[in-house]
Amino acid sequence: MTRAPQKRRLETRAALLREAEGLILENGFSALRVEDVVERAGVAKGTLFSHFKDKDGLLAVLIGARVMALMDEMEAQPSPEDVEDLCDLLSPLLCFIAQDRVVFDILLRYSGSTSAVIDETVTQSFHRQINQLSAWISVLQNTGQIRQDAAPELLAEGIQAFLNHVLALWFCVDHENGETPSSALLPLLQTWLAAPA
Amino acid sequence: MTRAPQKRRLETRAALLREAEGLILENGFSALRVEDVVERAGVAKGTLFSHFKDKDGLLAVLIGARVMALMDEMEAQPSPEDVEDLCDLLSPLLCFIAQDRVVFDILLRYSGSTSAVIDETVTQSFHRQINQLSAWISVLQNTGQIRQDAAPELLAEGIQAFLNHVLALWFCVDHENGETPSSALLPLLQTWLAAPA
DNA sequence: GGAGTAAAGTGACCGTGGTCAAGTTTAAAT
DNA sequence: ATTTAAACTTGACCACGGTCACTTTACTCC
Repeated sequence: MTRAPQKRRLETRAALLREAEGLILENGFSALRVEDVVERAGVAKGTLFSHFKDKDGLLAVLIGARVMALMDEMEAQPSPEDVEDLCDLLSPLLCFIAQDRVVFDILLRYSGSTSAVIDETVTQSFHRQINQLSAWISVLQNTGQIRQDAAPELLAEGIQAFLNHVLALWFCVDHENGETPSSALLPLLQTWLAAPA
Repeated sequence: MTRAPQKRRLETRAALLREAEGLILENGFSALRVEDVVERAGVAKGTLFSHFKDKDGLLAVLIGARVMALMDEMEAQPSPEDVEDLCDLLSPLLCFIAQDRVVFDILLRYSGSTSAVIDETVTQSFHRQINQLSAWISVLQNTGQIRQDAAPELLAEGIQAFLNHVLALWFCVDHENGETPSSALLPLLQTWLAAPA
């Protein structure tokens, strides 16, 4: 039987997350160093690894929280009226992930949407994404904007695949001009959701 | 002006690749250690990094070669007659990548198909994939097996996205039962290529 | 209170990828 | 044959993530 964690432990965990968040705001995700986090939090290195499986585990919590916040914003938006609207709604999420390769890597690693450990924030965020996308797709199907020969859940899964695809491409090319990841997404989504003539 | 590489250098490079290949055959990609490679090749550690940008660079060469071999086999096959055939043809490639997370990670990192440095084997292999897929798609379009409202190249790009998607899922779940990555691919491909009624 | 026990935290230590100033080999120039 | 500069290689060194036997703290029961 496992007991409830002590107050001290909760405080330590909070300190680790708080300081990590601060360092990320200063230098970005890629530059985060475990040594820096524990130094600022005033704990030993080993402590961090008793709270999180590894550095990626810590990052996953922080990234999961950010994605959840983005999902809140998404859900507050009105339902898209066409595929371009849909693309625009996805743009903030895409831009967040596109900011740093580490974010993309972590999310991809945990993207087994319907995986076992549900209590992980990241996994929850994927469920929300699928649900949200499915809901929007349902509406678009009912208004005849998009194809109706596939289940909303399948179409939502496909959109996730395309999101990851454009992000993977994003990290392989230079970006002098002001292009965004979502501009590459639109043609794929239009073809995937192709409204029948 | 850069001179042609000396004979000694070519031999060193060949030795590094040969020994790395051997170690991978013994222990798999994930277990490869730089120290082991240089020891077997009889060179110093620094030498490896003068031949390859980093460990991933070495792996990319070896993985690229394997993918090229798989592409040779693919191109030797007759053109698929329907989407299920297509799925079967992709299965060997999928199984190769599914064998080890490292393989997937490396390929994903270099999957910016039409990227700058063309002389990289991995990049070349992506071009071949796109070309091969496009060719197959053209045939299927002409026989009326699949949709004709999108360019073969776009449909091929989408297939790549789905390949990566099912692989990402593959690494997120356990596999007791004898399922393969390509079984998850089929429904996505059928919907993506959906023959109009 | 004090003894006993489980939780929490510690930091020296390790493995591994990657660097770089210095040394060695090669081959072109004379 | 000698010189010379570039190509090539070396290995001590560093950075960073992660481990684990041990110490300290907090809770429980008498």
